[in-house]
Amino acid sequence: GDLATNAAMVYAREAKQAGSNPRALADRLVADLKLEPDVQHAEAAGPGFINIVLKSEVYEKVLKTVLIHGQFFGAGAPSEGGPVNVEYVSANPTGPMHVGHARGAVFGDALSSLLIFSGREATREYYINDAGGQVDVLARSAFLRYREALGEDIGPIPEGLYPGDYLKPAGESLAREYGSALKDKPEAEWLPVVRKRAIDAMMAMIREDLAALNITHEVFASERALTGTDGGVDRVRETIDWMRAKDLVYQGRLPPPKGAPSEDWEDREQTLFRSTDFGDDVDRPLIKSDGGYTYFASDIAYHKTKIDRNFRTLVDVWGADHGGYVKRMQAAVAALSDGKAKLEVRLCQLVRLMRAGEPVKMSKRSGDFVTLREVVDEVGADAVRFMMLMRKNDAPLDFDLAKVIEQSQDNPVFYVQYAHARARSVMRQGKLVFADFDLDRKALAHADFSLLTDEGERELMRTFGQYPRVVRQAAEAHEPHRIAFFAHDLATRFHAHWNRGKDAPRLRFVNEKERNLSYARLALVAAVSLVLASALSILGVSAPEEMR
RNA sequence: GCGCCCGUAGCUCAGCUGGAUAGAGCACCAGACUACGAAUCUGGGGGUCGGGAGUUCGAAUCUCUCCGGGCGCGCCA
Repeated sequence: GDLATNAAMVYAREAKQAGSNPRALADRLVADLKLEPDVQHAEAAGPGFINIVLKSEVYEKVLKTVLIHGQFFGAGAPSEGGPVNVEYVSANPTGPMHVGHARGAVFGDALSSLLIFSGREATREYYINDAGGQVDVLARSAFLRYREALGEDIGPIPEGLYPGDYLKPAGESLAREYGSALKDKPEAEWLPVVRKRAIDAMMAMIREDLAALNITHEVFASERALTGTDGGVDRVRETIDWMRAKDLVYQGRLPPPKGAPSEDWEDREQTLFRSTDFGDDVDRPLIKSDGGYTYFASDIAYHKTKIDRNFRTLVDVWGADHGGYVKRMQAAVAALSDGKAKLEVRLCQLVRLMRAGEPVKMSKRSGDFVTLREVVDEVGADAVRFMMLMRKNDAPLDFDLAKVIEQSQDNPVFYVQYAHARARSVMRQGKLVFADFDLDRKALAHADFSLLTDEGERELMRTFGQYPRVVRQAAEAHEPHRIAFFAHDLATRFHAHWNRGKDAPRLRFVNEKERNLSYARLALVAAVSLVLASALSILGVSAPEEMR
C-alpha cells in the first residue's frame, strides 16, 4: 500500500516536471521496486499505479512477530511527544450518570488506553463541577430527603429541585448523624453541611457507575477546592492575579449578546480575559456580578494546574452542547502557556437511547431518566463500551437497547468476541487432536510458516500485519474507533476463512493427517486471537474464551 | 445574524489524513449446518458521496459558495 502510493507520487511529480514519457517512468519505477528486499513482483497497472506482490517471508515475519510479542504486538516505542492529559466525564455531581455521559467516558478512557498502548504517557482526569449553584440545588433537594428521613411528610418534590430517589440515602445518613439538629436551623447554617454530604454521596455513586464500565481516573479535581470556598488556597484568585500581571486580564465592557434578546442584559464594567488576542470571538468575563467566579475562571485555574504539572498536550472530552466553549478554553491554554501547550477538544455528540426503534425519553428534571447503570445492568459493560466506540465521537449515536441484547450480527460486540472465542475454540480442538502439541505462543513461533500458502491465510496475515500501523494512526489522530473497526474487520476475515474450511476440508485448521500444517495453522489462529484480544483490551472490552 | 459540528446505498455508519471500479452491517432476494461453535458464511440487486465552482495528473477527502440538519451565542455549569 505505502510502496505503491509513494511510487505513484514520484511518478506523478516526475512526469509533471520533465514532461517525459510516462510509460518509461513507470517502467523505471517498477524496476526500482523489484530491487526492494520485500518485493517479489511489481508491474505497472493503471495510469500512475503499480501492483506489488510481497515475498512470503514478509508474511512469515509478521506472524512470527505477533507470536513473540503477543498482545503487545503493535505497541509503540516509549513516549515521543511527552505526557498527555486526558480530561473526560463532565457530569455534574447532582445525580447518577446517564447514557450521554457514558459516551465521553468510554471515549476518553479508550483514548487514554490507546495512547498508553502506543507508547505515550497519559493521565486520566475527572473535573468535578461542584462549585456552582447546581450543587446548592442538590443540597436543598437532599435536605428535603433528610426531613423525610426524620418522618416528615414532604409531599411532592417542588419544581426546580432534583426529585430522584437517589438522594434518599444521603438524607437518611444525615438523619442518622445529626438527628433533628439541622432541621430548624436557617439555610445558611445547614447548607454547607448538607451540600458536602450530598456531593460526596453523588461522587461515590458516580465512581461506582464508572467502575461498572471499567473506567478509572488517576486524578479527580474539585472545582470547589480550586476556589478555596471551603478553606484552602484560592487558586482561581491566584490565577486571575497572575494573568493580570501578564496583562491578560483587564477591566472593561462587553457589547450586548447577539442572539436571542435577553431582558436582564445590563451594561457594566467587569473583569475580562483578553481571549480575542488568542483567537476567540469576544473577551470573556471571569467574575460574576455577584462577585463569584464564572465557570470559565475556575476552569482556567484548573487548566493552569495541568500546565504547571508540565503537561503540554491536553485533551478535553466534552459534550457537543459545550461546543461554543472550545475557542475560549483553547485561548486560555495558549495564554497560560505562552503558546507552548496545546488543548484539543473532542466533542461527543448526543446519544439517543432507543428501544426497538423508539426513542426512550430522558429528562433529568422529571427524574424518570434512564441511568447508565440501568443500561449497563441490562446489556453489559462490553456492549456499552463497544457500541460507543463503533462511531466517530463527533457523529450522533443511536443506542438501541433491544438490538444490543439481540446478539445478532447487528451487534458488532458479539461478532468480534465470537471470533476470538472461536479462535480459542480451534486451539482447544487442536490440542484434542494432537495432544502433544505445545500451543504456547512462543513455541508456535517456530512452526513452519512456509506451509501457509492459501490466499485466505495470506489475507489474515495481511490484515493483522496492519495492526501496528492502525494503532499508530489511531493514536495520532486520537480516534479509538479505528481500533474497533479494525477488530471487526479482522473478525470478518477470520469468520470467512473458518467457513471456507467447512466447505473445503483441506483448508481446516486442524487436519489429523497433516501434522506440520496443522501446527502452522494453529500458529496463525493463535496470532488472530492475540491481535483480537489486544485490540479489545485497548477498547476495554473483554475477549472471552467461549461465548457461554 | 455569528461561531463550531454534520450531510456517503431504503436505514445505521466506515472510508487508512489526496490515489485504482466509493465499502461494511441491517433490511430485501437466493443459497451453505451427519457442526475444528450456523451468535457464522457465500452470492445478488441497490450510489449524480447534499448542489455548484475551484486547486490537482487524480477529490467523498483540501478551498470557496449556496442548500439542509444539530449544538451554542455575558453574570448556567
